[in-house]
Amino acid sequence: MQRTRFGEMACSIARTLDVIGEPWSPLILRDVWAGVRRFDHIQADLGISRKVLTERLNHLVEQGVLERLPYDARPRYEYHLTAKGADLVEMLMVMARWGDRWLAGEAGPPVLYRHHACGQIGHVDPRCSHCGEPMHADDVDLLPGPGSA
Amino acid sequence: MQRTRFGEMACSIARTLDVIGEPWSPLILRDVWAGVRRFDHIQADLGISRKVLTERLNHLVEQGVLERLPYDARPRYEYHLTAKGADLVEMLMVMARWGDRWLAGEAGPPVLYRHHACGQIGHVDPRCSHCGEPMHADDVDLLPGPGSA
DNA sequence: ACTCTAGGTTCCGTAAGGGAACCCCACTTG
DNA sequence: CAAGTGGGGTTCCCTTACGGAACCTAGAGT
Repeated sequence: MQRTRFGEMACSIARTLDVIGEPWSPLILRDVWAGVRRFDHIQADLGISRKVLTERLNHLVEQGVLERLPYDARPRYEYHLTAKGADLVEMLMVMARWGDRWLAGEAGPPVLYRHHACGQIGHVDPRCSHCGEPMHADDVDLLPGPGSA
Repeated sequence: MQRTRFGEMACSIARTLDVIGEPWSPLILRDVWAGVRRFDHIQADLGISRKVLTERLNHLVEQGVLERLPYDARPRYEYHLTAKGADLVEMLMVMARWGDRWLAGEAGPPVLYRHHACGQIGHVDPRCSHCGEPMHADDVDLLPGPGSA
């Protein structure tokens, strides 16, 4: 037996899960995005086991989502988002938005997002790349694409 | 010991992961969204173990993301997205978009999304709810919100 | 009465996560 | 110059959770 790999499926959601779908990985990305970049800091912030953190960081670096950069003459390293990793942040923002809407309760959202362009507090709003109108569950049809084999 | 629960963290991403972050859950939601709604069909489509599928479906129903509806006089059931669950589809679309961009390779995307409003093939594009301009990793500052206790 | 089917449940063996201890290296301090 | 410190891991053991296959059950059809 071994845990099922999703990467072979002809599905971009499954393939994405193969990169960032393991437990803790999205929270590690959130930390790096938020500026918590060092092994011990991430470990303390999340309360994750050091063993699993090592595995996850290695996997994310292998997948090109994070890069490991020295920050000192001594062997000290920080993890940073690559372009590929920064592009995942929109997924994190959508997840955060959903949690804010459906799970935050009385207390309200734990984190607010201030948008540079307008300077206001806002949240992420998914729109069609073609016409700019909203793009939610019922607004699309799914069709087989070129890679559907 | 037990697997760490994320729900207690003051983080909407962690809380969202507590609902849909277990292995297979996003793929189950994808199936239901795409019209694969019955136990045996989901099981066959994903190749997931029946035991784990049972656990995941129960959890998603408990969390109010799916509902279990009879479709026959016999004890036969289908799973459908609730409003709370349909709202998760935008997360799936963002994940699919990332996989299409970074993982699809030569073959191209396995699935295309046709937007009802404009009738064109498009993809999801995250924008600021306030000003409508793009909202990516570097376009926001994170600030503590009311629920940040 | 027998079979079929959807929708699970049970059981067992293996793999992955949690926790704590340990290790290595490059300084720093006494 | 020996001892300490702190970042960044690795190793070990134990428990939980997954995968796979077999089994169970209610209702319908024949």
